[in-house]
Amino acid sequence: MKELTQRQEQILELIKNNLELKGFPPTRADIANTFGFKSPNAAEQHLRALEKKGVISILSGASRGIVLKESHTPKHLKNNEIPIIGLVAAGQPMLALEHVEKKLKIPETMFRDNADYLLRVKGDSMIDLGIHEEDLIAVKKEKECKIGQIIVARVNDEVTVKTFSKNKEGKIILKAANKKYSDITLDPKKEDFYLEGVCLGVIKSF
Amino acid sequence: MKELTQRQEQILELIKNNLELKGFPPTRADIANTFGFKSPNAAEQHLRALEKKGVISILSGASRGIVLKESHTPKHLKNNEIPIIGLVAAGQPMLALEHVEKKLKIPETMFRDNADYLLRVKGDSMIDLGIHEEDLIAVKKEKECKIGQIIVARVNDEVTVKTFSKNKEGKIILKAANKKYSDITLDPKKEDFYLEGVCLGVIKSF
DNA sequence: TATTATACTGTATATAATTACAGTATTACA
DNA sequence: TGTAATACTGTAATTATATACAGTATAATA
Repeated sequence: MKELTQRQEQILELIKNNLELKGFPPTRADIANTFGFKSPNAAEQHLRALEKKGVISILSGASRGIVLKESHTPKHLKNNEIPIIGLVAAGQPMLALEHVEKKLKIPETMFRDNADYLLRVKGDSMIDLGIHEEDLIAVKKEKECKIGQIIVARVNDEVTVKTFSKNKEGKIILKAANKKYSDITLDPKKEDFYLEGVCLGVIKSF
Repeated sequence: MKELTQRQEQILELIKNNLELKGFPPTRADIANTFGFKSPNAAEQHLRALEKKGVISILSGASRGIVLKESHTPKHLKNNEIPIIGLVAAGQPMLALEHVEKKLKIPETMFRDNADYLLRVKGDSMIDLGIHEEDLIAVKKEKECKIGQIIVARVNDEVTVKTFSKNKEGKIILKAANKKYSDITLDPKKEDFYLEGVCLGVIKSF
């Protein structure tokens, strides 16, 4: 997608503002007025340019028929809900519908990255990091992770939350954040390991 | 506010759907079409009725000039951002603009009640409850609180987060959740106590 | 029992809004 | 050096839309 000119950015901003403040898109005349254009056609042509660049679409014939493309829709106008996942039974996929407690809309800026789901924590193995039973952890699906990251993984088909690490021989070590539990060293011959995702953060309710 | 009739509920639903799906309100003709009315005036009159009952307002002259009143705006269409408050200097009000780091939109259903602001935690006095330095606690302004609640309070003009309690004599006791700190018993003659709010939950980022 | 609210049809009109066409001028690009 | 993109003015036609006015019928309310 080509970059927008300064003017086009301004027009796009105006559209967003209009949506936010009034609840519907502006007309060509509205745009012309705010920018001082003497012809509504100036606005029309800017809209066409924006459409060409893929940031809006124009519904022909409809008044105020300006639709922001997904990627240009202000975050709070989107309904990007993610599911809250309860207990996951062994052998079942994470996002199986029967585990979804409900859905919650998480603002994009809340964690460092977009979460794919919230997992309700079972057990006390991570309490030293402030993760307690019944807390929700925000998880982003990943195929790889770095040492030191808190991860959600399957070990022998069971879902677990631990800190990821490796030993000198390159074996995976899963560390609990609780003195009661000792590290788990995974023997790739015997144990089955699958990374579900990394933990972006925690939501805790009192 | 009077109750809506079944038809009026349907019209209101249509408006919400239109906003959600298309991004702008419907025209009278749109409404008439979806319900099979043979006159746009039928739609017009329903809108007038809705306006009279206070659930929408109609901007005269503007096409699609239907605005949902605050209480009837779907949650995710609202931009109900709450501020993130950083370090609060002694003697300054909580919500003073200079402490606002940024704003974040919190879904209404995230905590048991709507939060008024997010406070960035300083110190380690509540770590046993999973509240660490730099975490955000969701705070609801309250004038009263119950024993056992985690509260945000001013003690001698300094902001502190503690668990609220009382002793046999009725004196306020503020308990830290960290063995390193002992309880603070407040002597109303010497010490100045002001409840800022109660803690609804914590948001923690890794 | 009169009045108001609800729930429409049907017609008509003013105005709101899109959108086509014809230009001018400047800058970017190839 | 020609072509396309940007950034507008100006005019005008067509269509989209709001909205007034005149009815009909039924249920709720005072």
